[in-house]
Parts: sequence; structure tokens; C-alpha cells
Amino acid sequence: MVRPLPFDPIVEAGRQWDQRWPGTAAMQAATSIMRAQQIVLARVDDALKPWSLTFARYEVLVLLTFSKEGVLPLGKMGDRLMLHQASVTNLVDRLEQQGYVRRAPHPTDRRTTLAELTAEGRAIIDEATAAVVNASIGVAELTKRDQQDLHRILRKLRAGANDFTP
Amino acid sequence: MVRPLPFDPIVEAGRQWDQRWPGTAAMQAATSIMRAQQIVLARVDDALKPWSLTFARYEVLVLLTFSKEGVLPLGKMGDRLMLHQASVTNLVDRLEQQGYVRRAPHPTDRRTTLAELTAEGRAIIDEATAAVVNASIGVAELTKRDQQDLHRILRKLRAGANDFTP
DNA sequence: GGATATTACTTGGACTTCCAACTATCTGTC
DNA sequence: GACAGATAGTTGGAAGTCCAAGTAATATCC
Repeated sequence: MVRPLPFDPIVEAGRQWDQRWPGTAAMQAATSIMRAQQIVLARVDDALKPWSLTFARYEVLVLLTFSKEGVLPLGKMGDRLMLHQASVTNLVDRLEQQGYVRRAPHPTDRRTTLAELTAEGRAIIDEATAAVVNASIGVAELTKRDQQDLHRILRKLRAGANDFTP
Repeated sequence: MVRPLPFDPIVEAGRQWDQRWPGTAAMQAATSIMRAQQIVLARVDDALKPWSLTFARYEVLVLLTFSKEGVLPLGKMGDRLMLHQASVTNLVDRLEQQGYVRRAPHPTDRRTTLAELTAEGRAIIDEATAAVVNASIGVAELTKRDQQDLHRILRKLRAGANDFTP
């Protein structure tokens, strides 16, 4: 738990930074992103507690739901979630232990492992999503306009990081 | 390393989400924040490699630089950096091992531990900051206007999370 | 003044992320 | 067809984050 301050620490940091170094606006933007991520993560994780899920594992389930059969190769999931392969292995390990997902061999490529939604996994997604939506996906304070602006601005960042070819 | 996709995975996720659940804009905003944090973190961490620093530990050093004597209680650093006390303990442990910081007892309150910049810590900050600024603090693609908009929008989120009393 | 509550920090454990190294399998080339 | 290189996934280790519990010291309150 973090105690509230009588001032905005990022604004205050900007004041100090400005006296020494260039790039104050960039520093404040970067720091804001770091902090916003912490907030969203904590809120969504909290909303997912009833299913012992985290945002990371929840995203894996959602992605599987998006695929027709509820089945995807681990590698493809890493690409879509922009996660390292090792992270996907870890998340699928845990989801498998929880019974939400099972591993299955790929029918033709024996290097590939498929992750497949179990009946239970499929059963809880709508419930869990309702909870996440009810928590405004962690961004309750933002208007729809704010949310869209955020997406638009951060898309530039992601494009520059080679997340996709525009 | 993550392979670039032929489409924007967040836009694509929005398309799929929209067919099932409400709150697509919020989902895209939240996901964008999560991904942006990853990008900024990776870039700044990379810029700090020459000093074996990470963004997290670098922020501790910067905060100490902002204080007149280069000395702060660990608890106060946690408040300002919006980090759990255990995280501060961890970061100061590592910075102490690296010789950038040393622990000192508080003159009057024996519960309190102070973190103090060493000469070496003080010596590298400007260099390291130059590298971080040179990396645009991870947000090179954003105009100053974008950076300010981001800060302004995310401030609402932070205010709602009780980071400060406005 | 002494019991109780609060505060400051540390420790151990859980989780996520990454990297580097490793195994297994497939692909492409000669 | 065989060998070199690419690809898929796992493992082990490092880092950062949090929580919960524990220790020590200070504050508060009757």
C-alpha cells in the first residue's frame, strides 16, 4: 500500500529534473506510463482474484477465446501478446495447473505445442470478463475520448518498437 | 525478442473483443498502457547497461540527487517513487552492492534507515542521465505535445488511484 | 509510567518478465 | 539423402513487483 502525497510526485519530479537536465516532458510521460501500468495491473489483478487469475494469465485465456477452436500454438500466443516465449511457457504452466488450459501436440509439427481451453477455462471467461469490465479494465477515470487518445498516442510508440508493420 | 506482426495486435484484439464484450476502448487503452510500459522499460534499461543499472535503480539515484544532501529515508523514497517498502529495500540492497549508495542510521529515529549517495553514485548520475535522455527516455516517437497529453490524461488515473491529493 | 498502537524496515514467498542455453524437430541446399 | 541453419518450446537464473509476517523502535493514551 502506498500513502497518498500532498503533491503529485511526477509533477514535483519534473520541477527538479527541469533544473538539471533536458527532456522534462519526456521524463514525465515515461514516468506516467510506468505508474499507470502499475495501477491498471493492480486493479485488474484485484478484479480477477475470485478466479485466482492475474491479468497476464487472463489475457492468455482471452486470446484463446478469440480463436475459433480455443486452440493456439504457444509461439503464436507470444507474438500476439508480445511476450517472450519463456513467459508464455510459464503462464501456460500455471493455467494448466489451474485446469483452465491443457497442452496438446500439434497434429503435423512435432516441435509445436498447442494450448487448448478446457471446458472449465471456457466456462469462466465470461464471468471473469464481466468482473474486469466492471472494474473498467483499470481505467475508470478516463473518458472514452481519453481512452481513445491514449490508444492513438501509444500506438506511435508501439509502431516505433516494431510491434507491427503499419 | 518479439517478431513484428503484419497487423496491430491491439487493434485486432479490439475487433474481436467488440464482438463479445463491452468496453472495447477501455480494453485497448489498458492494453496499450501495459505494452507501452514494457517498451519504455526495455529501452531505458538498455540505455543504462553501461552502468549496470535498471530504470528502477536509476530512479532511486535520481531521487537522491534531488534531495539537498543526497540522503533520504527509505520510506520517503517509497512514497515518492510509489513503490512498496519491500521494493525499496531490494533496490537499495542492490545499489549498495554496486557501491552507488550506502545505508546510514537516522540521527534521531532509530527505526529509520537512510540511503545516501556515495561519491561514485553522485559521479555517474549525469553520465547515466545523458544516456537516458539520449534514448529520449524511451518515448522518442512522441512529440512534446503527445508527451504532455499523455501526462495530462494519465494524471487523472493516478489521482483516482490516490497517488496524491489534488 | 506502562500498555497499546503505529511506524520503519527486513525477510521470505509468489508472480511476471526477460535472457541465455539447451533439446527436439523441421527446412533448405547441395 | 545428409548436413547446416532455422524454429518451437523448456529450463534455470536474474530482476522487479507485491503481500504477509516478523522485529525493532517510537507515539499515544489512559
